[in-house]
Amino acid sequence: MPELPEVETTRKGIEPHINNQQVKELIIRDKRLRWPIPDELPSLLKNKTIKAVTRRGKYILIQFEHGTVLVHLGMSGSIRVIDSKLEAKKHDHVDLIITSGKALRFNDPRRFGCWLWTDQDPVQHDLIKKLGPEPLLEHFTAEHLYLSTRKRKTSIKQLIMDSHIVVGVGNIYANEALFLSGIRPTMKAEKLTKANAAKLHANICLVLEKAIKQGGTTLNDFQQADGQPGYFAQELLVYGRAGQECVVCTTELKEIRINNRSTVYCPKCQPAK
DNA sequence: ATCGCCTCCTGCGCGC
DNA sequence: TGCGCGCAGGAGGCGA
Repeated sequence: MPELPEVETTRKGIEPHINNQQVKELIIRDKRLRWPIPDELPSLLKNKTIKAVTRRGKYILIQFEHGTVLVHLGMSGSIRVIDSKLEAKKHDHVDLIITSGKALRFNDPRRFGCWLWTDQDPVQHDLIKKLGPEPLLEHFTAEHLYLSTRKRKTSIKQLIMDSHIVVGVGNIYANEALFLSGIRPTMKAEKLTKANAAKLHANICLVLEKAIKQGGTTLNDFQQADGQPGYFAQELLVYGRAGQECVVCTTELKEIRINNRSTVYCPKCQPAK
């Protein structure tokens, strides 16, 4: 579920509630996430003040004077801002309670997410330092995308989903950006022309920006910090539409699997080359 | 270095 | 109604 737009939507939703607020308590109900939540995290955060809530790739960084919590939503995670007295439900693994009485409540049925601590500069953390540029900032350019495809035999779809090339492009938005660019997902990355790269770069940025404006994409269970769904699902042009007509040329959209991930494209608008 | 496969989990929808 | 199966938005780690 959470690709970059969903993570940014979540970050924006929680920031005004917790920035400059003091942590009253961190409650861990189940520490078995992708990596175990450190046992010392509650004592590290107690009575400390949140200095910033930022994002790098799909990681939300909750920053304190003495370190940073790295939160990842995995495939099924979500964070809501709630009244801390509200009873916890199934899969509500973590509450970050602030002195105002509000809490961040982390729910993650599949437990692929994480809550990690670093007392170093978070940019130097192993999970962060190798990440590619941010698609919503100038750091990500058509030139960088083009150069990254040279001598790469993997498919262009696989390549743009690689967070070491560019962060934030998951399966849904990879399908959408390739459709908008008229590029077949199976094309070998090294075959990409400069013109292809320019188009694809522009459309990756476009689709992510649009999705953020809509509050992300809700397919099954994504919810924003206030509990509302995202509204980008209704704008998806190919993802989830296999067998239906292409919105541009009415050709039947085809579904294949690339690296075991569902891939949908228009055989006519995205010609094989 | 690069590639593709495997894996961590739960929930849901489907066909029978 | 119940069961088994396949599939799901991520991404690190591994062997080849």
